[in-house]
Order: sequence, then structure tokens, then C-alpha cells
Amino acid sequence: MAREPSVRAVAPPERLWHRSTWLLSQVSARSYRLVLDHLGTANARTDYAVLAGLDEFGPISQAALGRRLGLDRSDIVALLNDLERGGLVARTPDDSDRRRNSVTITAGGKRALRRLDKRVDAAQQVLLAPLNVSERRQLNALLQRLLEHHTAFRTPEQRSP
Amino acid sequence: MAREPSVRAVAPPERLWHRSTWLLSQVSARSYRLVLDHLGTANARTDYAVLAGLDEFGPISQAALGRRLGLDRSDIVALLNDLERGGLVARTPDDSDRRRNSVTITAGGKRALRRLDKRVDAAQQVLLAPLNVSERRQLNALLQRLLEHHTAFRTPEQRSP
DNA sequence: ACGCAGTGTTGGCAATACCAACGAATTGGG
DNA sequence: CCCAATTCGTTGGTATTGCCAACACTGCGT
Repeated sequence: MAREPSVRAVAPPERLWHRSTWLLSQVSARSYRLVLDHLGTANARTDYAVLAGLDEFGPISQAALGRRLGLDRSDIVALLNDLERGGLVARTPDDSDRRRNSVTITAGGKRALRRLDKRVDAAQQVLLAPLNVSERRQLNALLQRLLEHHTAFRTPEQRSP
Repeated sequence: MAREPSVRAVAPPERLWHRSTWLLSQVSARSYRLVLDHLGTANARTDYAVLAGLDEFGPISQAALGRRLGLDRSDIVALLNDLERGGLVARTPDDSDRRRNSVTITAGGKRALRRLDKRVDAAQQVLLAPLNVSERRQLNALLQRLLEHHTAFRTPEQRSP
């Protein structure tokens, strides 16, 4: 999505232009739309997150999956309902703790995940086009630092014992 | 919002943790909540943007204000209705072009803006707490570069002739 | 005079994030 | 052994945000 030549350049207010909160909001909105464009459907974005989580951590409970992805338990239910219906994930009761379902990704889910991988990568490339490799790393490192400070998310190497 | 000690640390999937689009989405969500907490009401966030725009560019038309802020014309209407009702902005028909309203900030609006300034600054401080001054500048510079590439937004010094 | 574009407004929709409440199950302490 | 607290999965719901179409009025250029 290169800038349309007909769109007039504008300067936002200085107050907003120099505040991280506004900048993050604006960039995130464009990023969201880019991913949406590349994935084609609205729920593919969260499907991708769920499949990625299951591929890496499955079998896993719904609640634990939600914690790993930063998603609400009730939203996880709706997402898994659709994915199970599409044959991309499977739920079975956990024999050792009947409160839980054990959720896994299916072979079809893995194939879908790989297709989505490509599209999500393409979206990253478009989003980050004006940055070189070093700058991209810097941006990610700064965002990760902020997440580690403000959430329970940790870089995988830093896992609590 | 320091990390609650009781919240368990979790690692998200590697696929997400290393993708800028996911990181931006997550950080932006926390940033949004921080600003919400500091401002107290949902619409204060956009009120702030509107007042900031009017303070810097007023008098200005509604459509031009929307372009400067990245907001939809119909959302600008609703926002100005509330702000006008609260005495913080004033609309008058533009004598030279009857399609337009000329919108200005009032003295009450300027006072409100200064109060909101303080709260928004406090939110920045909390959000950026784990970064030093140089890193904060870096983050903003990278985000601004992305915005300049993907939107009509330009740093004020770069204004088109 | 006409077509096109801009402006402000109204009415509306989809997606997302978030929450409460409930029933069933598990755990740990008294 | 009993009970309180917590966890899990589910249902049902709400608020907010971003976005869009359509309309009437106005301005501009041909």
C-alpha cells in the first residue's frame, strides 16, 4: 500500500505527532488494516494467532492458550468453535483434569497455518518497507521491552522457572 | 500500571513475538488503556485530539480537521457536537465558502486542553517507563517514519509547499 | 448550464475487547 | 471429611471504535 499520489500530505498537531501513544495508535491501525488486506477475512487474524499457539504449545487448555495469546476466555471459545467446525483444531476432555479441554492443531490446521504464515510475512514486509533490517530489529526490541514491562508476556528465552 | 506480581509470566508464540504487527497491536492496546485510565472517560481521548488540532490550526474546517487527525468526517461531527455543547469549541459558517464551518477552540477549551495535556503526559511517562530518553526518541522516530510512509501524515517540518 | 468534487450531516454496521454469571471440577487447609 | 476458594469452559451481553453510504447544499471549471 504505497501512498496514493492523490492523497494530500498533512501535518497532524505537534502535540500528537510527538506522543508515543498517538503514534502507536495510528501505526497499529494501519498495521491492522494491512494484515486484514493480506489475510482476506476478519477472523483470519485471530485464527492465525490461535493456530500459532496450538502449533507451538499444543496440546494446551483453552484458558492457558488465552493467556499465551492475550485473549479473553470467552473469545477463545468462539474462535475454537469455528476452527473445530472447519477441522483445523480438535478438542478433547483432559483426562487428568475434567475442568479442561485439551486442544490440538490438526494436519489441516498446520497446512492453514503455513499458508497464513506467508501472508502475514508479506504484511510485515509491506508495513516495514521504509525501515532497514537494523531498524526493524530495533523497533521490535523496543516494543518487546514495553510488553514485558506492562504485561505478563515474556520473551521465550526469559521463561520463569 | 506496574505489572501485578500475581500475574503469571507467559511466553507468547514465537511466531507472534517476532512479528511487528502483533507487537504493535499488543502495545497499542495497553497504551490505549493507559490513556483511558489517565483521562477517565472514553471520549476524552478523541476530545484531546480535536482540541489539540483546533489549538494549533484553528480556525479550521471540519473536513480539514479530520484530515489532520486521521478521523472520519462523520465522527468529527459527533465529537464537535459534544464539545460545542460543552462550550469548549465554537462553530460558525465560513463566509467565503458556505459548504464549510469554521471551527475554533474557546477559552474553556484551552483550559480543558491544558488539563488533558498533563494527564496525557503522565500516561506517556507510565507507558515509556522502561525506556531511556534515547530509546523513547528512537521509538517515536521509527513510528513516525512508518506513518510518513503509509499515510498522508508528515512531520511538521516537512510540510508540502 | 452542467458535471464533478467538497462539505457537513444522518443513519447505520462490523469488529473487537471486555465483562458477569453460572455450573462443574479441583485443590488445599482446617 | 468438609468446605471455601479457585479454575475452567460456556453463555449472554455491552461499549467503543472505525468505517461506510447516501443525501442536500455549495463551489469550481468547462
